[in-house]
Amino acid sequence: MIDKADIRKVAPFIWQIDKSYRPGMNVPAIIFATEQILDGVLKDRSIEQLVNVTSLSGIQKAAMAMPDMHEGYGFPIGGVAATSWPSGAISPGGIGYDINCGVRLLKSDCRFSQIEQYIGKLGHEIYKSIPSGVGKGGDIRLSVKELDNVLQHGSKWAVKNGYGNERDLERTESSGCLENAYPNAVSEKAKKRGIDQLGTLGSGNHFLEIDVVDEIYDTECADAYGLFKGQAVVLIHTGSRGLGHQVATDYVKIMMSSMEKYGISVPDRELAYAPFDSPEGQRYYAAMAAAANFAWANRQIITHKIREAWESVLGRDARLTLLYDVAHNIAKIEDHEIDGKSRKVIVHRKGATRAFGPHHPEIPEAYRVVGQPVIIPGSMGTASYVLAGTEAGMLMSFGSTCHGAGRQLSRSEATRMIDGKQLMMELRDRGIYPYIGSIKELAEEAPEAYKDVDDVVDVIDRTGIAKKVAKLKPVVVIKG
DNA sequence: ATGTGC
Repeated sequence: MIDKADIRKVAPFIWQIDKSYRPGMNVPAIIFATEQILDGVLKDRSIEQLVNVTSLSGIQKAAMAMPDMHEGYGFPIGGVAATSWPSGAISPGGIGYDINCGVRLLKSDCRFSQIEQYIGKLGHEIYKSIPSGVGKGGDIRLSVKELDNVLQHGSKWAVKNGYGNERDLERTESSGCLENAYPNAVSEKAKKRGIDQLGTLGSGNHFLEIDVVDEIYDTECADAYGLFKGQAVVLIHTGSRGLGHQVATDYVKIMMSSMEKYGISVPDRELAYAPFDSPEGQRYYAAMAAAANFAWANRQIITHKIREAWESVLGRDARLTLLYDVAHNIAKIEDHEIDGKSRKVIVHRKGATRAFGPHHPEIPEAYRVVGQPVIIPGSMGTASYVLAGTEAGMLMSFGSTCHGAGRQLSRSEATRMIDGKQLMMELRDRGIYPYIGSIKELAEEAPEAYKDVDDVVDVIDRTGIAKKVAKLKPVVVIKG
């Protein structure tokens, strides 16, 4: 266990464990948190995991953790690690099991008050058209060859096949398609698990929500993003389902056994990695990209289905426009300023969201002056946020920020302490329409099982690694 | 997160 005395406060809401803390650390570990959040995470293994991450080969500047950090597989969730391209480490544990888990926000053109009377019907139609739950498949039938096209082209495949439009692609991180995807690097088993799962939600913390824009903090950004107070919006949070999970499983195993060959030793086997430019590293990166593309196609198809439901209830001219789609479990090759020079790095974001500052060429033109939209889903029934990337974030955290509220109770602790039925009634009491697949799993997602998303986002805003633009309040929650 | 454990 890490002692609080070994953690130094270096700036407001920024904590550091120096490189001298333990042999084998290549860089310091940095945590963005309030003291209360820090005290909370000292109780699990997440800070120790962050210290382990500092030993990755080629890691640059620091291993970083966002205020939503908690224990994960090998790496903490809420972690950011950039390693030198091309021969630094790539680690499946630094991306996570749900490859390209992510969030997108759809903007309606109406106020919530205008559609309030239809809200139950909207919830029902959306719930009906998007399968949810563990292992659940959908109604999209793909041949193996067509699945390979999905893996190769992601959202571009979806749009080409009638699920959405070109504008959706512009408003998706990486246009919803990583070019280096290689379907042959994805095992038959992974493909088998994913082949009927396009257009499905999954379970756990994945959800669909109808929200109201509750508060605007930054008018210039909100205007650029097309957000206004009282607006009805739709939030989608899901990933690559069983396919991505299997890719992660496959490559953790491969890298655990290839480490010896490369003379790699890690403080924790779950941190297994390979040099990015090794055959194992390259093959994982190509498979990860394919799984990421699957997740983007999934969110794009779900978008299409929600639009159909929306139009069927509200009429054909009711529009849902994509604000933006972000990945929060992914590795990317990016250019970042290190020691005053621009360097290519492999940025691992595990439960962390890309948040590029103003004028970055990868941001859609409409948002370029104000910075990339960042979407932060809160815990069930609380609040979610839209943030904007900043110049400070580019320099302090490799253009990264938090991804959500972050657990504070493990799934088993939450199940033990919280009653699902009562939680359901509480949601209703607060005016939220819940559509819940499994009451049994609901307790795991109770607000008490998570940190306070307001506190988490305030740390981000106060340190300046992103800034608050809008707060969203849920009115319909759909979960698997 | 996940056909929720090897």
